[in-house]
Amino acid sequence: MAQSHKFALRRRTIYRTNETSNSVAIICDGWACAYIPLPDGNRQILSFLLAGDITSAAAVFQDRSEISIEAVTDVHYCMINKADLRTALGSDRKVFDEFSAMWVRRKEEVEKLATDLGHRTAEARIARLVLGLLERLGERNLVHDLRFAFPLRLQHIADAAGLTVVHVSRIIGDMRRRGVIEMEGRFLTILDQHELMNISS
Amino acid sequence: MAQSHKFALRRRTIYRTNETSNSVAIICDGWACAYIPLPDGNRQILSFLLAGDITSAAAVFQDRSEISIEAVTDVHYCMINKADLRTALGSDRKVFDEFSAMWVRRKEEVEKLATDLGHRTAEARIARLVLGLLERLGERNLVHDLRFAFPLRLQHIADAAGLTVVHVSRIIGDMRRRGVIEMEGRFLTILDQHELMNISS
DNA sequence: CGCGCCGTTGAGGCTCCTCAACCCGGGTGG
DNA sequence: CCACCCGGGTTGAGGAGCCTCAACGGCGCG
Repeated sequence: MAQSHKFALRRRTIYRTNETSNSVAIICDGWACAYIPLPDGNRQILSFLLAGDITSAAAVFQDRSEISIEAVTDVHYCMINKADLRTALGSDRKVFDEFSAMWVRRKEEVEKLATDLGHRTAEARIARLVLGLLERLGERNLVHDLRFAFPLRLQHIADAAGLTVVHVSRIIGDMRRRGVIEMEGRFLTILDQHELMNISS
Repeated sequence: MAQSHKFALRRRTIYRTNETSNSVAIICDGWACAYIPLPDGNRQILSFLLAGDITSAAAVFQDRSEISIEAVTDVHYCMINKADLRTALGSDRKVFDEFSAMWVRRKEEVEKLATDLGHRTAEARIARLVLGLLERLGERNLVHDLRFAFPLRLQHIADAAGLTVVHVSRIIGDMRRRGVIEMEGRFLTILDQHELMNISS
């Protein structure tokens, strides 16, 4: 399958909304995020992409996408030709099954995100974001003693949770002071998982 | 393909979260809604389902789903066997293409919903809900002079927009008094489309 | 040294929620 | 027949949650 490796510095955009492209990116190393830009300059981050994640499953079936992709850390990624991927989906049963499983999972995550944004408090949204990352990083064996690399800036959390940086700062400050989580040196430690799950409501 | 026709009275639930089922429903007549129930008794409505819509595309690939389906009006629907549908997807190129196109569209709608819930005001969310229905009903030729059947109760709007009934009532009251929309007899008329689009920001 | 990025904190205000009361229309049962 | 209830919509008063604006401090880098 035709593919090429690429690299992006942190904060660079990998794909811009409505650009046409005949290939999709798969993250090889680092973190990226997928978001919808808003007319007022804000954005809604829909998901954080980790190693192995495809940037947008929907993009395989269309040549443009509403979604933008930006590097959160420095990122290595890999471009795969969409047409090749589509034919592989048709011919290889295993590829198809994996792809559809991934697609289902991503859809469920967006649906949960919508639910959080519509009905939960700032505190709960942030707690759920952290717990979601804990789970996904755990599957990749990147968590040790409830501690994991956490390159997100407050701005990322704010954009993902539909909040302002100021308010995220207050909430996280609270959580720290209450001994629920700890953040230093771009690492996050969950000190009180039970309480964090309570907060996530 | 094995299928059976069914009927549900309005306000009845057609599928309850995490029930196992080997078939998916397609709406034949009437309106339904797909939602995620919340522990506190609230819910987030993710989409309104019209004639021709499949209740949940993801459900085709799993035997249980996080999502519940409820009839908004009295509804005729049709159960299709999931395994049959999956084999049809593998063997029939046209079925596959239509299915994936539908899936892409539904995913985009949820992503836009998340964006609205995260970053837009109550007024804008409601305006976008109305405009989204205008578009979908328009494709089905169910709109005449910006007027269409509108069976939603305030509670549905509230659950979809992440608001309370009380606040939805105020916002819609405002819109009515300002001559933007009109609602009577379960019909909605858009009186000032330009202003409605402004409001939707 | 200066500047940009990042996080923190305070004061004040708007949006939306909560609680509560009330109205209307359509059953349903005495 | 009326009494009553239930689903649905409206309105008011007060308050919580989150935002805006603003200022400040630390850190890394040209």
